[in-house]
Amino acid sequence: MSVKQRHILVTSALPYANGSIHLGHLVEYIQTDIWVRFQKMQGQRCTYVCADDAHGTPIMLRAQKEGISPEALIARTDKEHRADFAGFYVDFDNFHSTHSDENRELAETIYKKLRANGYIETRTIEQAYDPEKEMFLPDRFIKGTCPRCGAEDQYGDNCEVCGATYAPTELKHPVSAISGATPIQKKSEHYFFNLPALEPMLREWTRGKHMQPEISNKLNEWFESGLQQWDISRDAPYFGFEIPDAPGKYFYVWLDAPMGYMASFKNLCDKDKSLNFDDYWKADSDYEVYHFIGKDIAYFHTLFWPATLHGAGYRKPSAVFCHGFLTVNNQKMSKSRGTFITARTYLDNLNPEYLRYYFAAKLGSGIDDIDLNLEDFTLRVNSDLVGKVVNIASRCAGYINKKFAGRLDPGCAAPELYNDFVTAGDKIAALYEKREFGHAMREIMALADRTNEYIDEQKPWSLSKEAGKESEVLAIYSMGINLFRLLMIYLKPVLPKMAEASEAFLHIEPLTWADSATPLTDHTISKFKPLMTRIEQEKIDRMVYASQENLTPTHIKKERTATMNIEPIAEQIEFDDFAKIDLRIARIVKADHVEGADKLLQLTLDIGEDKTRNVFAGIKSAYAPEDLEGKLTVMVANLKPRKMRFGLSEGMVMAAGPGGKDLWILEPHEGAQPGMRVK
RNA sequence: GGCUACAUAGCUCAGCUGGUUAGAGCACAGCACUCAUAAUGCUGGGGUCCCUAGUUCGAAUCUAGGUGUAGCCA
Repeated sequence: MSVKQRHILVTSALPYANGSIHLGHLVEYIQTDIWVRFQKMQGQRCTYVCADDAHGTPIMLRAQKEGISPEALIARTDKEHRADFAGFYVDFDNFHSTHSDENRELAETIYKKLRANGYIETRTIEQAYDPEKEMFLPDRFIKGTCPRCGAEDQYGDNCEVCGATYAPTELKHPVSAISGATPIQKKSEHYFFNLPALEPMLREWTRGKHMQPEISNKLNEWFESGLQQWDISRDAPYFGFEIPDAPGKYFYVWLDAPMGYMASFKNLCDKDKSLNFDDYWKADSDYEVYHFIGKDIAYFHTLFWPATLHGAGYRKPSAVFCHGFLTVNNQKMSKSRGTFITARTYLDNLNPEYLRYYFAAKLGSGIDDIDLNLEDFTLRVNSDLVGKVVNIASRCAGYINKKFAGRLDPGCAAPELYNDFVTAGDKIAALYEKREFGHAMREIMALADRTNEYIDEQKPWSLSKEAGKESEVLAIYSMGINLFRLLMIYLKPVLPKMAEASEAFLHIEPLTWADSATPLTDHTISKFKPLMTRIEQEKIDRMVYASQENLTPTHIKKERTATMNIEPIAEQIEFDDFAKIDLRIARIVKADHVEGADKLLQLTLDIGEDKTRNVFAGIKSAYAPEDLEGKLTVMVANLKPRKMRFGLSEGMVMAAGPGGKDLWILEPHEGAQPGMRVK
């Protein structure tokens, strides 16, 4: 097979240490893990490293909010991330952190090399500054009114309503999202990486075979609009590494994040002496380095990162492989629909190999988004894996165990069929190598179909009724077992756990790709136990339900301890009086603060009409807007619209409680739809 | 707004550089089988290849415009 052993270093993008792993992240880790497992089965020296991306403003602020140190926050996340990855059998050779000694050393070394090579410049720039919090504000932390369309509460870099992009200084009525203070402009010296100086090298490199053509096209566009200097410094307070000889200045998180790949590898090299850091990273290395990433961060990995490496005298990646995003049921993952599913919630309900197989079945080498259609997921996994593949082992094992004590036939009943499968294995291997996993899965399932057809043609159950045909029947079922074994070799990168269970069933050593060459003969297998069970719809429902529950408002509501004096019941009314009030189920599409109002929130409600309703509700003291968005409530839909200082209020939402923090809006049970009348 | 992608059967997707009646799996219908986790095998129905205009002897495939979806704009 392989003439010479390849040396391959593979990475997945570093997950940000600010949140949990969800199904969207897992597309990448599963894709990478499958590729790495395949390479290892081929006998290549393949090393897979990753790390938590632990720096930056969001982490600093989140830690402050929780009243813990950033170090404590990232330690907690590290533990959680490791457990989630292990749960999905994502088998890193090393998982480290960008907040590590190795990374600090690398960041400083690389920076100094860049500086020595003349790629670092300084310039004073003016930026938004929060005078209350005493810190510079990243664009995402400034909110205000869009200068183009006038939409309120938009981020400092672009408007989600009209799509305009602008500088935070252009924003009307800007406020700091952290303190609410009005930002001022303040000057500060920044450090820049002179990217344009490396343009010729980058143009050349990006034209090569180092990335998918779609990404290459995209880069062309960036070249045409002109490369700019990259701002790599941030002022204190900032959670990161201080820049050498620049007190109070820190490396921007995106500078040291990709270095985390190297740092994690370095950390591994220190533990495993058979790996040598320089062999992989020296400028003229002939070892291979691959980065698997999402298409959203292509920019950083195909321009800044190779430029950084080149400028500092290291090798550039052999290739950067981008993948698309995950949608669930053809829509963006949504908390209100219960399709924002975390790794943990999935693991609480379903077998991780279902998802590994489904992703594999849908992944190709391109950058198209992939869709997790929950119905298709159930049908496909059940039909392919249980109905076709596992079924082969299941239908063959009984007879062999019962009549021959598990002893397989000494020969191979259909050698040409066996050879066809081995030949198909070469094609499948080539598809794995090219990351055409979906295509590979189709090939494998076609082989599973042929195996079932073969057994069906031979009709061993009929033969077994004739006396003296026992060895013939054994030969057929043994053939089935052997074809099943080949299928498991081909599926092993995707289904490591089921492969392990199959190895135990077949009573063999861990399978490698080369094992396909020779069939198992005259060998005793173990008793068959179900290798995988079907996905039950109920489990899917439970997972979706649990994902919705995650949305429960974060603010804790006090339990009432004593019975309180309730407000007296009002005077009796006739049914007609009640019927006059048109109450409707409403979806809170959007909830925003109202500038200048201390009690009001502005709600955008969908009650199934062509247009949404605008309603001002005096619930600011009890609810944060982000806790309301997506939820259902009840509104009075025929209340006469009322002009308020902030605009027209077209109805009211219903809430109970004395006021202040003790205020609760009504929410219908699961299943109610916007527009339904309450009666 | 600019740019880059994508749009094929009810669902999920193949269709290489334009070449006969457009394919697969699942789902659906009928039949067969009963070794197997109600699994499997055979047969069948099902498509304005997003829309419009063009290039061509010939377009799902190429070009332009439009619509929809996603992402990027440091």
